[in-house]
Amino acid sequence: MDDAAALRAAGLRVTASRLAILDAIRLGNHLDADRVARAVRERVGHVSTQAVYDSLHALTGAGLLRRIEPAGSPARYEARVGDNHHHLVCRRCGEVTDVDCVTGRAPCLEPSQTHGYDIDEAEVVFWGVCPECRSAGAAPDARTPGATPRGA
Amino acid sequence: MDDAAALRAAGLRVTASRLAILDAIRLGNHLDADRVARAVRERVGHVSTQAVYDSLHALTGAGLLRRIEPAGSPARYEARVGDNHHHLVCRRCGEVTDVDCVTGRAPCLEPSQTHGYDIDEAEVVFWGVCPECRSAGAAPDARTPGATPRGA
DNA sequence: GGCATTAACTGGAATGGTTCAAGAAAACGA
DNA sequence: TCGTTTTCTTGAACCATTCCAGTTAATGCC
Repeated sequence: MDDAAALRAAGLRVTASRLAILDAIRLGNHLDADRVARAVRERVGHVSTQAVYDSLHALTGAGLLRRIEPAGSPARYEARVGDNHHHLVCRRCGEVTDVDCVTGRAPCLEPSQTHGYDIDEAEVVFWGVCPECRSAGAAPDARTPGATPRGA
Repeated sequence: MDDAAALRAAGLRVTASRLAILDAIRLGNHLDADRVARAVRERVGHVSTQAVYDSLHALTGAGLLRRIEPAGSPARYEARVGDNHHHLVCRRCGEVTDVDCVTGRAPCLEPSQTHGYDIDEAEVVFWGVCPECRSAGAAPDARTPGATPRGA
């Protein structure tokens, strides 16, 4: 099923900007709204910021995109949906990399206690330093929000 | 070790607002900055919002507080540090509940692939519906950001 | 193909959480 | 007690995101 058909199947109208958004996100690496907007504008000319946000919401709601929000970053979007993979996030540069989930299906993990919650998803984020940042030397962590007092 | 001693041990000065912040967070349930500010003001009178943010940064940086940032919520703070527990988050009301980690120490989980990352923490968030919201009926999820297109 | 319906897009303003900046106050070591 | 340095104050700015009202354009039906 191509993107246009997927949009229609979800009850959404097919527009150039939506197709461009899906395409940009599939090609990019966990893009945030701003990067999506820039990529879309390269493809189809002017598109308002609002239209990008609206479309990202619509596409996320329809299950064509997945939204992730690592602490300290703006929301990022990915086109890999339908499995329950997890993410590796670099504390220094914020880069996000997919890691496969062993079980594949949500919730892939059971908590030790449920406290009465009806749990449908276990979201796992592995925090660390990516190979590029590691080889770039011992710069301070940029993605550990709330850890840098003003006076320091 | 009491809070004053802990602050000193971390190289931080002991002030009434910092003690009040630690106390408020220990008594509260994963408070956000705004709630911390209100709780602190009840205890010690006027404290500027900026002072609250500064202190939260300092205390988090010193390891006396832990900051969590579930998608769709402002940052929340907790005083339970030194173990690697996880969180249950309600999709409807946003309430956060601690769950023990089985291994206790970070990173408690190994990813299936590391992609060259140097991983130091595995953060697990269990998403679901808390008992209160569940018994309150089938209201739509409020904490699933990006899932509600404007036109819907 | 033309037309009505209504989803999608536009421009502009506003919001909430958080941070920046510069100066005043208070904690601590000598 | 005094000087240094951190912490706190006020006030403005920032960013990602959302709200609003009006316009444009995709779709279903004739």
